[in-house]
Amino acid sequence: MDVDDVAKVLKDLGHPHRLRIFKRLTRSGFDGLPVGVLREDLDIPHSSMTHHVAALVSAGLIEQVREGRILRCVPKYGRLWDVIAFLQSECCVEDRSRQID
Amino acid sequence: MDVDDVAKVLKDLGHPHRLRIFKRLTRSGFDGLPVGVLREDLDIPHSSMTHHVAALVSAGLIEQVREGRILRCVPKYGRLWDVIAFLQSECCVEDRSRQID
DNA sequence: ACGTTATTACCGGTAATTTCGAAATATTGA
DNA sequence: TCAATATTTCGAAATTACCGGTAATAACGT
Repeated sequence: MDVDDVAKVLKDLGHPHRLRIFKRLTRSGFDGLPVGVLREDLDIPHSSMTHHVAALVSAGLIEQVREGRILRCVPKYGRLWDVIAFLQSECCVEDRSRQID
Repeated sequence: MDVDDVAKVLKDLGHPHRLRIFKRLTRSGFDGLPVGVLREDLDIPHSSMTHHVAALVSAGLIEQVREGRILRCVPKYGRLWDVIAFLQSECCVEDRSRQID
């Protein structure tokens, strides 16, 4: 991941609704949850929800799988791990001799 | 840090210029760098730079200390660590029995 | 006081985001 | 095919973000 990719993920995750959606999804497990459940849990109107979910999809943080008439949102843990790895390796002191503990 | 705090930090860091600024600062060490150096390194116009620096300050990611006529930007590593800690603890599977590896 | 350097404040224009009701689409079960 | 359910698209307003030129401020050296 390069700087621009990471910036995009951070931006898309950097919204209270979207962070809550992603948190709820990740905690729920590897199967994810339907849009409707998220919507009800977090009390976000239908159309707003769609936009936020779409943003998370475009950031690669979740994917959607259709099952009949419900669309399940599945969290992509690896995407977050990649971002965290970037931050840990690129946003720390370069000169380790001066690193605190 | 609660969800809203984290969302704000992510949002403010989620811009190519600002992520590059923060990366440059953190890598440079605990003393940080003057605005002018960042500006020249990253080739961002004066006034735009001010906006981005202000955003990072408001997110608590950096602080500025005046030294004569130059203003040094100092990265606040702890702020990023807090965000990473939040993501690692709140955006992972709750049921560890199903955690992969 | 004056010129120089470093940085910010102000401003206006443009673009993007957020919001959400209402209508539309897709899918299923009967 | 019809009604019910799940989700998205459309549309439109309000808000916020972004950008960068120019003017203002702050601090220094002489």
